[in-house]
Amino acid sequence: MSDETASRATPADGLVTQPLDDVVDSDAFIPRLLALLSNALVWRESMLLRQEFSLGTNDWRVLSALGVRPGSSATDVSEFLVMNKAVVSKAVNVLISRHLIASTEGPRGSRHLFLTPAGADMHNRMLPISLAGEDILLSQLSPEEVAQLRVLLGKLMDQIPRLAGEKT
Amino acid sequence: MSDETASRATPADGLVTQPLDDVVDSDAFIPRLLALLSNALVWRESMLLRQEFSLGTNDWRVLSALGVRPGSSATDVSEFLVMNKAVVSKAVNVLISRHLIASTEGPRGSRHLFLTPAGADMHNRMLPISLAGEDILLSQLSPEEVAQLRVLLGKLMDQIPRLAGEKT
DNA sequence: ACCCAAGTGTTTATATGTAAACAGGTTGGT
DNA sequence: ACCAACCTGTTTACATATAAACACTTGGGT
Repeated sequence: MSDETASRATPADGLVTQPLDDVVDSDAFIPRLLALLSNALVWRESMLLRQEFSLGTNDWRVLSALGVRPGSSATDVSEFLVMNKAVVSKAVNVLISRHLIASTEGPRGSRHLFLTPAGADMHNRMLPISLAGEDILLSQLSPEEVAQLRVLLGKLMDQIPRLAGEKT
Repeated sequence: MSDETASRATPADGLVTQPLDDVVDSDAFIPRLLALLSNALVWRESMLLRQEFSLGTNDWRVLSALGVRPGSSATDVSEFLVMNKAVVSKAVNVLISRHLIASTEGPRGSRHLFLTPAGADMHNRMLPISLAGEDILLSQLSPEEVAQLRVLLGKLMDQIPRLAGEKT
């Protein structure tokens, strides 16, 4: 930026040329592993769902949530999936416009959402794609290791409120 | 949508009111756990970094990458962090404008990026925030369990190429 | 009966992520 | 010496995420 007379030698103007001790970008840093794993799974699912069904991952998630909990409202789905209300709203409209879900009147201005038969079919076709992602991921683990992993991740999940709350 | 004469009774027009069998939204589905954990960590870090230093997570990641690998080019950082080139480019410009990093000329039109002393200071102040996130997450695990978790996640990491490639 | 408070889903504005097009510089072959 | 292919980092256009503001409905208190 300022004075760059030197060809490409190590700068003498006080820049830090020695590596700092930093575990954050190593494979020993668990948040990094979690992020990379999650990103890879989402990327794969997003690609396959779009090219197979022209649906996004959010559409699929809402569809699956309504498979598990028929009659949920948009707010219910939003809380259940830990997903933004606006995203759910958009996904619901996409799914309704494709006649994959339909609604009946609910308590106070809300709507009960249900899969249509076509939506249930779609659900059954999309589900294997998600399950295959998990299968690939776990393919090098023994059943015992998978069980261990579930227990360990469960313990991590218990700490999420503390991550959000941030005291201690 | 069509005929909604019923008050709020279960619709008779063929909607699916029985829950489908679907593990995808349960805590037994590991991709879901990974996504929720990763999201919670990113959310926390993003919030803290912004309110403490007015920097985004991408800025911090690039800064930390240059702490570990001084003299990297933007492309190096992009590959190292598995981060989009455009995002790195933007982060680099932010960091340069704040005088947290500086550059020298590199091979073919590229630039070697280094932390400035101010950047190194910033790095040392930001690092504990990231490390604390991992500490919170792992706080209920014994050292042995943490070691187990690292091994298991490492085995999952090995499958990422297969997730991207997608040929069983 | 009225009005306020709370809850619904939608819209908006803003920020961020992604991928492709891009301009410039460098290399290497003929 | 030239031209084509490549690699750098940037810009662009588009898609998605997030949070606040919004209009609408309902329920409860007075």
